Amino acid sequence: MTPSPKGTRGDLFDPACPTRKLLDRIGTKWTSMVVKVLAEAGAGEVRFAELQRRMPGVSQKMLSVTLQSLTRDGLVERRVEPTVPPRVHYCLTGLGHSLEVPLAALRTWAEENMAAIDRANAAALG
Amino acid sequence: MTPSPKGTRGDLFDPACPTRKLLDRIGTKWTSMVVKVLAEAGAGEVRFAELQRRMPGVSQKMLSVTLQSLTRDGLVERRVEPTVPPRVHYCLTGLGHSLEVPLAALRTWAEENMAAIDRANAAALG
DNA sequence: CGGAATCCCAATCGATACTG
DNA sequence: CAGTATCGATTGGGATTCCG
Repeated sequence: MTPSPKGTRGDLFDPACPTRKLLDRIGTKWTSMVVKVLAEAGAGEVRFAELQRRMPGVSQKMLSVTLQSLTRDGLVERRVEPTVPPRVHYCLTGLGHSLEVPLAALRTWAEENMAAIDRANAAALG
Repeated sequence: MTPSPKGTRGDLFDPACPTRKLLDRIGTKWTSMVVKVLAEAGAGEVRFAELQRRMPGVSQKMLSVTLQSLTRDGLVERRVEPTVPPRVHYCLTGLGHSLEVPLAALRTWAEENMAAIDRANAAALG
C-alpha cells in the first residue's frame, strides 16, 4: 500500500486522500447514474444496450469507459455470454451496493435542496 | 463557419436532475474540502489565508473561485471587515451545514472502502 | 451486440503577475 | 490581506468510424 507520509502535511498534493479519489470517480459525468440504474435493478443484471436505454444522453463510448472504470474498481461485475453476437451483462458488486447507500443520501439531499441553491443563485445574480 | 450546436449541453437532457447538478459542484477539486474545513470550524468563521493554510496545495485563485461558487450557491457566507487591509471571514450557512451531513457519509465510505478499490485496481492490472 | 480507436472541442485547473 | 486577470497545459467527454 501507499506509504502515507502520515506526517502533518500533505506534500504537494495528497494522493492518499480517499475522499478526493472517490469524488474524482463519482464526479465523472455518468458514474453515479450507472450505479443508480444498476442499484435499481437490485440483484439483477442489466445488458449494455438496456443500460444505455435507461441513461438518456450517454454515448456508447462514455458508457463503455464508465463501465470499465467501475469494473476495474471492483464496484461492478461484468459477465459475458460467449454467444454470437455476445451478450454482456452488468451488475453491482457488494462494494458497489455499499456505495449506493451514501450516494442515495446525497441524491436525497440534492432533491430536497437543489431548488434552494438555484434560488440562491438567482438572488445573487440580481 | 457554422459552429457545432454547442451550448445545448445543459438543456439536452433532463435539466431538472438535481443529483447531476450537485455532483457537478462537489466534484470540482476543492469544493468538498472547503465545506469540510468550514464544517470543522463549527459555527466559527475562518479567514481566507487560514482556509488556504488548512488546504495544502490550493492556489489563491482556485480557493477564491471555489468560495465564490459556494457563496453564490448559498452554502457559504462571506463577511468583510472594512479595515485596511481587509479581513474576510467565511462560514457555512445552514444549507452548507446540511450538505456536510451526506458529504461526511461519503467521506466515511471513502475512508473505509477506497483501499478495497485500490486493491481491485491492482488486481485488474495484474 | 458491444465495444475500440481516433479526432476534436470545451472546461478545469495551476502558475504567475498585478491591484485596492 | 484578499483577491483579479491572463495564459497555457491537461483532461473530460461527445461524434464518428471500425472491429470480432
